[in-house]
Amino acid sequence: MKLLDEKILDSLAKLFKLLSDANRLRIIFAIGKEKKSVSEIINETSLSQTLVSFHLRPLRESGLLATERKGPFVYYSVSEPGLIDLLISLAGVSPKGEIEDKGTFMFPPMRFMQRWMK
Amino acid sequence: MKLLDEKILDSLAKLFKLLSDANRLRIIFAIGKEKKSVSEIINETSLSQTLVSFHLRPLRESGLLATERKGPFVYYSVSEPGLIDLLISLAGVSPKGEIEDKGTFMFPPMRFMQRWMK
DNA sequence: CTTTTATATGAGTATAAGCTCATATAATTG
DNA sequence: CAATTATATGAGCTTATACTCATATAAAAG
Repeated sequence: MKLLDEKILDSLAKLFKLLSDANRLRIIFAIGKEKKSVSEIINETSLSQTLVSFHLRPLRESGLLATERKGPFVYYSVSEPGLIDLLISLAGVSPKGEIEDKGTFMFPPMRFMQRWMK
Repeated sequence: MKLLDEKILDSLAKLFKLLSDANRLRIIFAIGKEKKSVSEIINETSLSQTLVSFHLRPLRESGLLATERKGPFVYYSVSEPGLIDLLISLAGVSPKGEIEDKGTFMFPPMRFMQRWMK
C-alpha cells in the first residue's frame, strides 16, 4: 500500500532534473554499463574537460554515478544499471547503436517526442 | 540500426526537463489516465489556479498533454499513456496508491533515489 | 448585456542552471 | 623535488526556470 507522497515526487523530480540536460545524457550514455575514466568520457563526448567535470559532479553527488580511483584516473560508472536500460528504451536505441533486440523488453518510445526531432 | 544522435538526446533532455519539477509531476499524476478539468487538477493538487495554468502551458505546448474544451471547462489528458506507466513504475506506486500488482511489469525502482527520500 | 465562473497570459522577480576561465589538487614520471 | 598528466573546483557570467500578481479572454447564467 504505497502512497504517492511528497518525498517520492521530489525524488522523481530531482532524478529528472539530473537527466534534463543533453550533455549530461551524452556523458551517461558514454559511460553506459561500463566504467569509464574522465579522459575517455571527454574523448567520446567531445566536451571540454571542465564541462565534463562540471556535469560529473552533480551526477556523482546525487549518487547516480559511482567513482573509483585507479592511479591518476578516476573511473565513473552508473550506480543503477537499470537507469541505462531505461534511457536506452526511451531513446529507442540499442546499447551499441545497432538493431534493436526484439527479445528484450523496451518501453514503447514516447511518440510525442518525435515532434521535437526536427 | 538506430544511432544515438543529437536529436534523440535533445528530445530526451527536453522530456526530462518537462518532468523535472515536483508540481508538474503532481499535475501529471493527478491527471493520470483520465481527462481532468483544470478545476479538478487545482482541487486535487492544492496548487493555485495560476500556478496550475502556468505549468499546464509547457506541458500542453510540448504535446505531452492534450486538451479538449467542453463548455467552460478545459479537459487535459496525458497524450502518451505509456508515460503514466513509466512514472508509476519509477515512483514505485500503483495507479491508485494501493498495493502493487505483481502481475504487471514494473521497472525496478531506482534504488539510489532513496537517499533523497528523507 | 451584465455578471459570474473557468481558464489563460504578460510582466516582474528571485533563484537556479549551464557554461567558461583560471587555478587547485592528486597521482606519476623523470 | 620538479615537471607532467589527470581531474576537480571556485568565481563570474548569461540565460532559463518557477512563481506570483494583475489582468485578459471564453463560455454560461441571469
